[in-house]
Amino acid sequence: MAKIKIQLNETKKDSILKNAAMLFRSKGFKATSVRELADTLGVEAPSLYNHIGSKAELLQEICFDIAADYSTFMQTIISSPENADKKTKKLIEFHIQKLFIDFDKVYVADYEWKQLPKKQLGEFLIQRKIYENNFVEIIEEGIKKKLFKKLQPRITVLTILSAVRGLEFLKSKKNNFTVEVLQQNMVNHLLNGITN
Amino acid sequence: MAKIKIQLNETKKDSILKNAAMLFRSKGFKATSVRELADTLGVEAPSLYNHIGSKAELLQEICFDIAADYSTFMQTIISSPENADKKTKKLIEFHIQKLFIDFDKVYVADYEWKQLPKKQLGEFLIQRKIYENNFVEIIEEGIKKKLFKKLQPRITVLTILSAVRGLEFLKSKKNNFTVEVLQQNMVNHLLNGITN
DNA sequence: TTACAAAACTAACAGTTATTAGTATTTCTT
DNA sequence: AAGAAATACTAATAACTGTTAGTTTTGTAA
Repeated sequence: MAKIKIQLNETKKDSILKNAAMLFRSKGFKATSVRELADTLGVEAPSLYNHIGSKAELLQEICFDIAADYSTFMQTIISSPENADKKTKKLIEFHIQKLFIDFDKVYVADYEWKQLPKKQLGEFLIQRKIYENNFVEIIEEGIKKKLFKKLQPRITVLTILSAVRGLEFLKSKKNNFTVEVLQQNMVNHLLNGITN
Repeated sequence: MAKIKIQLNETKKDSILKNAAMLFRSKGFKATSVRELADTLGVEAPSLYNHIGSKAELLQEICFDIAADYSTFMQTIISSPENADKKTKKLIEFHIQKLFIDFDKVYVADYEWKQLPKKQLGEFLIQRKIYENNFVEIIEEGIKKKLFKKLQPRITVLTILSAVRGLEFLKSKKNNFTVEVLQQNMVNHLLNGITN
């Protein structure tokens, strides 16, 4: 009788979520079967249901965990006394670092959220919108203080968020840039592009 | 006996591809069933097989059509006598315009290519890589001629391509920016961010 | 050792999937 | 109008889906 494979300092639930995120990222949520997930954990599919409620619940936990992390960081940024340019810099750096630490989960939250059950999809989009609005306010603040050029704040935010979201392409390639190099390059590009 | 719905100056195949792209974008390739596609065309599912080879073939045609369009445009850019900054500007503008003209198909090519059958997935990634490499060369040329700052060209290209890929979020919202406004903002942001 | 809970197993389900076979109907060509 | 080609239909398929039921094994505490 096989047991769910776990690593040191990891609960079974952690292991399930980690493997689910890996599969959901590489194949997509819909294209990943519960049997497949069970395989990677070295166990039969129905055994998983001693630990999870449903397949959809896994996607849900991944997406909302990541959303919560972003929300938490945004709160610390908002309540910090720094200027808009420094805030923006820190946000860009955070996104890049977060992608490296929680690659699979961040990817899933970025690209597979559409597969969330209808009700949670709505809640997820609301949280995204709040995050985006917070970011827009920071940009607007920067424009008001003449730190930033007069561009449409919403387009600026979308441009920045999209750019950092696209980093997944660099992870799996030979071009193995370090987090620091990526942060430096992208801050330079994306921040200087809107700075007066 | 129902007939496949088509619009003026549109072949049946066009209509099938258009509706497929719309569904693949909004629900995902895997989550879209052939029956569903048939429904939107006002016909029974098996009838579609008089016009298509398989569901996968539809995804294939969408992805490679778009890839060909990008490749064609890249060739005209490469063989033009303009400077790297003008070339980059035109590429950014093209991406934005293309997204507005062929929204569903561009989205599918950007986000659903992972679901391509293995062999075509390889070919698709090769074409992407070629496009990316061409773009990298343009950036390198700009750096050599001191038009651009000394940043990692590959990161710069990824940043630009990811940023324009993310525009889908603006289409479906109240913020109805015109193509021109988006082009102006993003060129300003993304091009000035790397310009000396 | 015994009892109990946690977690694994096998078997099976009802539903959905893309697709094929075979047949009827419509449309085009002559 | 007749014959051919295109295109629609119904019925059925085998494979796969997430999940449940019921049972057996394992781990833990007395």
